Amino acid sequence: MNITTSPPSGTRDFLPADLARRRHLEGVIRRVYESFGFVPLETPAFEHLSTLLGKYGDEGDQLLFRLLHRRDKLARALQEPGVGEKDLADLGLRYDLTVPLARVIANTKDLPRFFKRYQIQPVWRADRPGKGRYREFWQCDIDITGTTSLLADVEVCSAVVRVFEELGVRDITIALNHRQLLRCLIQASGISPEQEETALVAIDKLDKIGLDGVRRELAARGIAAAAGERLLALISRPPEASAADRPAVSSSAGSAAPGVSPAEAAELDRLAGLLTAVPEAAGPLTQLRELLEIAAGSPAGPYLRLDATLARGLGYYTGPIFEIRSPAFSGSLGGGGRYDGLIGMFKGTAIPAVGFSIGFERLLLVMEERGLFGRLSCGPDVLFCRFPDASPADALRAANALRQAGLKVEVYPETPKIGKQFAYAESIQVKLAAILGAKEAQEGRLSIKHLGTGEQLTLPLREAAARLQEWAKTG
RNA sequence: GAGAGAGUAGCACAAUGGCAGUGCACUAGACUGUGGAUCUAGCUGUUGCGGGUUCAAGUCCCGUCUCUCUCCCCA
Repeated sequence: MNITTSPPSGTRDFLPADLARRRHLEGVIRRVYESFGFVPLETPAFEHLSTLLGKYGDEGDQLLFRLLHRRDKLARALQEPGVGEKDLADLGLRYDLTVPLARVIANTKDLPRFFKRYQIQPVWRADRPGKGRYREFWQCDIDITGTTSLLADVEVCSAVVRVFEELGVRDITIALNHRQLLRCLIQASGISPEQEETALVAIDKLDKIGLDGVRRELAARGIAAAAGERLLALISRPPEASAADRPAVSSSAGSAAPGVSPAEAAELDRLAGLLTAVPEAAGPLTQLRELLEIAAGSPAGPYLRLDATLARGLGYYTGPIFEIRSPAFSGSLGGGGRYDGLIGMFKGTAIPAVGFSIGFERLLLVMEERGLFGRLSCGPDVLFCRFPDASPADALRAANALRQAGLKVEVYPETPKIGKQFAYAESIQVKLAAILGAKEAQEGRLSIKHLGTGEQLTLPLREAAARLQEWAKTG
């Protein structure tokens, strides 16, 4: 009876070649994040269920991986009459990195006033896997806590943009919306507050299922046709005017927003015009305008694009929300937003915060599809080969001298024909061979061979090491 | 959660209901101190699992597990 050897659905084993790419990508992200002044944080894989529940919305709660009680606590729980699912578990695997951060902030007294942390770790969701969708995957989060300044919102967007630029993935946009604005739009179309969530879910699909699709969706969810139409009219951004017939910025009176692109300024004006009757909309509109103005002086500026249909599933967002999109992938490559209430759920006093998260595996997928990883190697530089007349001790002595000299050296453990040893070197993509036989051992020398060019020479050990170093550098 | 497809050697794939095969990979050999090419020989199987139909099942039927894709949702 064979037990299955494949990893559980939605998880993967990372072989050395995978890890070369993953480590490389992680290094770039880490470097960019640190250049923005973010410092690293890691938190446990699992949290108290009470920490996780109720933060993400119903959908999120459903997708939590729960850990059963251990030992007799489980047995006792099962004895209880009317025992339910939630009585059987008290811990869960983290669903994202934002809620654990909020917990740490609430739990730690002496953090800097503005805590800027990055965190690159796996998260788990009990989802059905698909392309670019896993049950275990990495997120690369940056967050800034302690300020409501929209400068912080722009900084997190900028850091994310810089990562994509650095990697050569430039065809992205950052869709931008505002949670409160969204609420106002729904309210303005005459949809009841109870149906707000439902409406959000439907309009979020606009770019996937189209106008008619959303129309059907809204109807199916019991939203009056007239209200649905009003909502669609409100959120639908008119097609981009071409440069020729686009009115000059100054023509939209009162909207002078320095550095903001005419297209974004026009969309802001359109939304403002539609919401004059809703006083609550003034705040979010001002914030979006200010955010775009600040972003004008940042790497994020050219990538931001207002999209009133952007909803985002997570429950904790309160202000601006973002999502990275690219034609290279049908879902999002990352997302984020402001959550000024989340930390307060753990601690009496509310602390404002904003963050952004890059989906590591999706970015990796895009880079692989586009061949954006150059040649990456993590294997040894040199295969140390040996004739049977040289002792293993002598071989290890010489090999360790090469290692001391800074080379990555694998020693062939057996002594078949030397050609076999060379063939093995090729098969593991090692270009350089060191060869030790009785002849070399007696003279304190070492033969070295470049398997790519066929060049071979016998040198004193120290010189051999130096020459191997040269060869290793030039690849 | 809904729908569709696929599971045969380490990998990629064949096999009208009639002996389970091909290629790559792997092992050995063709100058016992020199690899890549070529040639020769060899190894590799509970055809995902369980049942059923049949003289006979990889093939047809039922169940089950796993994987892939689409939808939903997301990163």
